[in-house]
Amino acid sequence: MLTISQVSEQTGLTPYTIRYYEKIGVLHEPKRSNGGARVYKESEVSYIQCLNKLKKLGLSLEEITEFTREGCVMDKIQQGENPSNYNPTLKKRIEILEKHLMGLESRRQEIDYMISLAEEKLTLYQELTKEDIVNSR
Amino acid sequence: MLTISQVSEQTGLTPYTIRYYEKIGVLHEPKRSNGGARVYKESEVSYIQCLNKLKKLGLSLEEITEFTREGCVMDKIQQGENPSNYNPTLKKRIEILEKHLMGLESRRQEIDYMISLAEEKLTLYQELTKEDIVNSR
DNA sequence: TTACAAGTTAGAGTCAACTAGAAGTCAAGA
DNA sequence: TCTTGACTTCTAGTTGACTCTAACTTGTAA
Repeated sequence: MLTISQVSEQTGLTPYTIRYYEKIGVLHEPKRSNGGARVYKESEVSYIQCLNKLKKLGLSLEEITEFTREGCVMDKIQQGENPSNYNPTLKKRIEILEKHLMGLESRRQEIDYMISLAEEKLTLYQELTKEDIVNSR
Repeated sequence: MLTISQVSEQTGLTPYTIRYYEKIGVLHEPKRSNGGARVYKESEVSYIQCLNKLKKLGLSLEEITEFTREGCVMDKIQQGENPSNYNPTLKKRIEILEKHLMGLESRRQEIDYMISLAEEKLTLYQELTKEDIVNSR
């Protein structure tokens, strides 16, 4: 069991940010100690680390909330709850997930494009410096 | 030669945004008509479209400015100016470019990771619905 | 020449995502 | 018991990236 500052250390988020995420619903409310302090499970840390990755991919906190909510259902299923409880919404959830996947794939394509642009520039620069060395002799 | 609203139409940015980008230095100042209105070259449109792509990759406007500044030197070189004019700063520029390339590549890796996560979830969901169909009979 | 659309600048407002401060609570050790 | 440090809530401020308004100018068509 971890305090907010331990979670902060392990995830790189400040306690301010962690509380803020909780307030806006990105993180669900953790249990409290007798004194009212937030008490986190280890799993919360990896959850936040996953969240950080999504953030780095340029997803907004709203998108992340939507995306990670997919996980809640999965958690419950893995904990042995009956999958048919979620049947009515499954189709919609799959659609959302597919949309996200498509989004991610187009992002990857764009990154590939940018990498090729950058590599091209780099090659040109490097050729340039070689020429320069020759010219400056 | 294009007006700001034509550029706006072609790029999907509002005139407000275009002027804002100019103000903060993401776009350099275009020529003006006699009346003082901004006049854009066709090339400016593709420049902005490239900029939009970088934005979608999650780069901040500051990062984009840094990144696209690499292009200015290249433009000059391609226009036939003497590369040795840029010699003293070339090494630094290459370093910046390499840093960007590394950044882009790590972004790609993370996207790949997220895609694999999403695909895994999707597979699980799809297996789940199949089961559900069987169970619900 | 007048009306109107489309441009101009300066500056204020908005929204997301934090970030910090104030004032108070709680538990543990001197 | 008192102090200290880490927490609490509430609220206000900041930053990045727009977005809009007000007041004005310019170009063109009737």
